[in-house]
Amino acid sequence: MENIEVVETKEKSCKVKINAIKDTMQLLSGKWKFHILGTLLIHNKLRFTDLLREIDGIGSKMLSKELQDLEINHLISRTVINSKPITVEYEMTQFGRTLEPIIDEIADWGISYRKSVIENN
Amino acid sequence: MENIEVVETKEKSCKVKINAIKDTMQLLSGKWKFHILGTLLIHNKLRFTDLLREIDGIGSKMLSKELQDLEINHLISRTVINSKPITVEYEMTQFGRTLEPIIDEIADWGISYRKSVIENN
DNA sequence: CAGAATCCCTGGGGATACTG
DNA sequence: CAGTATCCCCAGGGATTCTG
Repeated sequence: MENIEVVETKEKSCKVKINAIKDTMQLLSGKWKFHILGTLLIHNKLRFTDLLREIDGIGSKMLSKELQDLEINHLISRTVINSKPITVEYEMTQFGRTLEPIIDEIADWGISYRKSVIENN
Repeated sequence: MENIEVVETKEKSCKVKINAIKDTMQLLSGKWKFHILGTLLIHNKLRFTDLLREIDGIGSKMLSKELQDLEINHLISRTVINSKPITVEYEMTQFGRTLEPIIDEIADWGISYRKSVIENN
């Protein structure tokens, strides 16, 4: 039988976890964050136009905005290359790469989900 | 040096991964999905009002809608209890629990993120 | 208690055109 | 090429009230 302290401790750790989820999702909210991060994790380094082509459906406005969000939070880095037509490379920061387990879990889940949908038809 | 087939295979697996992310996020899009799932994973079984109280900031309309979304996709179950004032219990389905690794990763990341923010101040 | 209904409104986000 | 600027629209979502 649980005493009050144990219950309070459990309550507290719940809140911690929920708040942790809230914190993470704060950085990853938005329609395109996961797509961008996933794409950058796979390709390692991409230019603006590459991302535009790679991420199906996104427009330049949204891409630009989402990239800024991610950069502000130090999840990705932006490097301007001095080429004739100017070029910008985006890639995950070391910090950003700590998100890889999350992205991988999401991708893995999606793959088995699709399999299970196919099987049940 | 990579030959064309290898490159094509890599390209293909990229698309698969990106599409998998898209698939997963389709089910989990919306402002409150992760909070609800996290809360249900922790508490195992909760009534509507409990969720309303537990999830800070959500309103009954959004909660109701998000719960329906999750139920439609068989991630949670809805059970009506025949008590005097009617009562409804929500809990993760077995299928829904397969999302636990994702939720856990997100929570873990949020916890270390908060720690790193505190340390760097 | 569990929600549906109603009202309302901000901003997320799309399409297109423009610039350094 | 890498965005910014503009216009525009709707749906996501909040607050409140109502009902079985």
